[in-house]
Amino acid sequence: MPRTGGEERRSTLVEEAIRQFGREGYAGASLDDIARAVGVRKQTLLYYFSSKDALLEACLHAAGIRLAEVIAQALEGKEGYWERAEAVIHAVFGLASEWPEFPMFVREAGRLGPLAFERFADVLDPLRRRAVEFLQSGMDDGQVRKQDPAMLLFTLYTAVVGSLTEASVLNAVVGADKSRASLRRREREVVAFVRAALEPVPDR
Amino acid sequence: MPRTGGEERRSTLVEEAIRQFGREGYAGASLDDIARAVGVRKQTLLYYFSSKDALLEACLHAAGIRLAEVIAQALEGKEGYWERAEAVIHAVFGLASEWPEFPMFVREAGRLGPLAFERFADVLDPLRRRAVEFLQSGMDDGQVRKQDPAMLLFTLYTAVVGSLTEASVLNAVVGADKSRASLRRREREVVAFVRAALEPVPDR
DNA sequence: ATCGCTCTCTACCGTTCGGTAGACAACCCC
DNA sequence: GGGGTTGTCTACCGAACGGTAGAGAGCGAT
Repeated sequence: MPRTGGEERRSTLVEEAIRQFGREGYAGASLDDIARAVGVRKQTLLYYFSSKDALLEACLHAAGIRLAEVIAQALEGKEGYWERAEAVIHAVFGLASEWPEFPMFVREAGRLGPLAFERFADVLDPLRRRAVEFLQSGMDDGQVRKQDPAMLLFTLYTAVVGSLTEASVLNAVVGADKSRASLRRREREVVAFVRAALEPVPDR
Repeated sequence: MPRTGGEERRSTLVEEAIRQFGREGYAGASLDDIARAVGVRKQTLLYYFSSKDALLEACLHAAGIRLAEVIAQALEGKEGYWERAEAVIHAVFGLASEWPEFPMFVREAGRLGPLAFERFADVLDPLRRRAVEFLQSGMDDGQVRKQDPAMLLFTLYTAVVGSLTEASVLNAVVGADKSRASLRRREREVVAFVRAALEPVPDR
């Protein structure tokens, strides 16, 4: 009975679905649970999204847009190579800090196959191209070690996402807690790792 | 009717379960499908493993043992720092090449929470300790850039596993195929990345 | 020959899941 | 104030799932 109105309910459902798809996986999350967490019946959810698959697509699209916004905003006004690279990493870690299930959902999107992942990645394609050009120009300038820029971007992606999603592994290997401080520490570690991997080798 | 005998059937079921848990996720894989893929009824599977959870535990244990074997064998007779590090990466990539769902299953194990992951990681704990000592001694000798060795191991883990499991991402970012050649290329890329990240910085 | 053990099967149960049908209430417009 | 639209609900369905009960086939030992 308490009517919340169309678009707001829609986006609330998508956000909750991203949380649960990320935490439980697509197959493991149920429409009942997602709806209940929003304070609504499953049939109301199905009023907005005609099927579980349609809900997933909406989540993929929304996640892509959200990440693109966050990264684009982080890049505003940044000029230097390291400034820009670190700003992106910092922005992604910030998003993960306030929305821990977000990187989990992104990883789940990759797991669901190329078709699902494209829905997410399509929105990010302009940024992807900018990143590749950025890395390429860094190599041309001698600020970045020469290598395949696309492959390098992929490796950077896995390092960041892995660091944000493999909490169980982190716990087993390092014995880390889940606090904010631990997340910041991981961010510093990733930045240092990436920086070391990018820097050109002066000798040897 | 065709009796295959106890232990062999048991391990066949575990291998198939690892495949399907890795491909579909724990929640997404069904006992019916796993049993059918082995050519047997679900109730036969439940004769060997009293529940889905018990089957998962057997898979986690078996996966841990398998990976420990593969790594230990790869280390035999290797002496140099890079020789040993690269041998481990090469061994893991080799395992992933002949059993693509294996790294997927490992990642799924991490997703299922610390309790599940411990079942897998417990077997690997001696190797984990050796790796940390190895990295620490490398730092003491000046062959590896100084940093927290446990955290470094975690970052290396995410780089390797990510590179082996994020096929959809790789496809979206690089446009890569799934061929053997592509896998070898990724291995070279990971080795180069890790090596660059490990090397001590001579200046700057 | 038969007893007992190992292994695999058919049959079935209760629950949960994604999805459908349709009643009904609130709101807007005229 | 009646009609259409939008949003939320109750009730229900068929399929799939994890798991139980129990029959029976093959086989080795006595």
